[in-house]
Amino acid sequence: MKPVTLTIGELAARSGVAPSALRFYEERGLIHSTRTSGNQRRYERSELRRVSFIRIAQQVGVSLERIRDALKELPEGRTPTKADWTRLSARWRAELDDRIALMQRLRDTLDECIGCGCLSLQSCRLYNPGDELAAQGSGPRKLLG
Amino acid sequence: MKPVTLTIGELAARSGVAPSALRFYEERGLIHSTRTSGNQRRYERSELRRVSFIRIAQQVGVSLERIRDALKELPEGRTPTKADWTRLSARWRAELDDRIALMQRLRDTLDECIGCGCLSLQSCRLYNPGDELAAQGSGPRKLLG
DNA sequence: CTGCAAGTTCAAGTGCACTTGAACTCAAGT
DNA sequence: ACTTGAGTTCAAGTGCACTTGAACTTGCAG
Repeated sequence: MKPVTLTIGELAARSGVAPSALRFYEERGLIHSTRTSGNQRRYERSELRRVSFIRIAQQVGVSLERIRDALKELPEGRTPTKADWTRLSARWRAELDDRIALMQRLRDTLDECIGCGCLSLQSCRLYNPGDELAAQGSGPRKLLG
Repeated sequence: MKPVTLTIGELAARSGVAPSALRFYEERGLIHSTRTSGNQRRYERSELRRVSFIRIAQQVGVSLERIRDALKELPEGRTPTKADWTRLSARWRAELDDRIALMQRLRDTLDECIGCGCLSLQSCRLYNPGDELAAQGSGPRKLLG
């Protein structure tokens, strides 16, 4: 009779995330586990959904720190309900909407800017101060193939 | 009588990119300069447009290596014409279109997936093998504020 | 001509998100 | 009981995109 909890290897296999990454997420407080008498991690099935959420958010370009902050809003004691997740996803949906709108603006402005010669950053709409796509910190951003 | 070329400080001021970053870009072959008799860098005004392009591409999530590859297609000897830039931007526009489409798909699928409980990565549309948003390498992705 | 901001090189450091390696223990099948 | 794959910790390493610091030189204004 199989137990309901998952080993780190099982969680890794099901989520497509390496065990080392899962330990890293746990260290950073993004996911949680209990331990067996022999000190091995055991994950609730609900952690799988957390991991999924983390990967989705990362694909959208959110840092682990911000993901952790978002996940903190899920209930600590009990397994999150569908309602908990829906509430959380609503906020990410809004963020996605914003990001999509920004990228559309970027796209619609690109030809125009290059064509008109304003691509000098000073007066370009792409570099509007209000534009939240502005660079923020260093590091690689490998989001496109 | 001011010369037409820019010092690194001037290019930095006009582009909003730190001098250290400009040296870094040059080292990586993304931009080019000539030197004065005293070994200081002087930039053509057209380099400003290159820097702008680099920043725009970065905001979209493209790595410096891929940006460099794209910029290699600009003419080496002469200052790029508007046509050169338009041709280049057309490709990025296509890439932006793809990325926007993917994010829209992500958005439209998010509620559904979380609602239906499929957010277990296995069968989820968000993790379709054909989905090019799939993670590709490590590193931070700070694209949202 | 002198002073000093702005330029130069080179090596090393930073932050993020992990990965890898060493040395070890645990759990399950034969 | 023994082997073997999977798990454990901890320290160190990796890749990207830069930044910082030290030690030095240039170029312009007064």
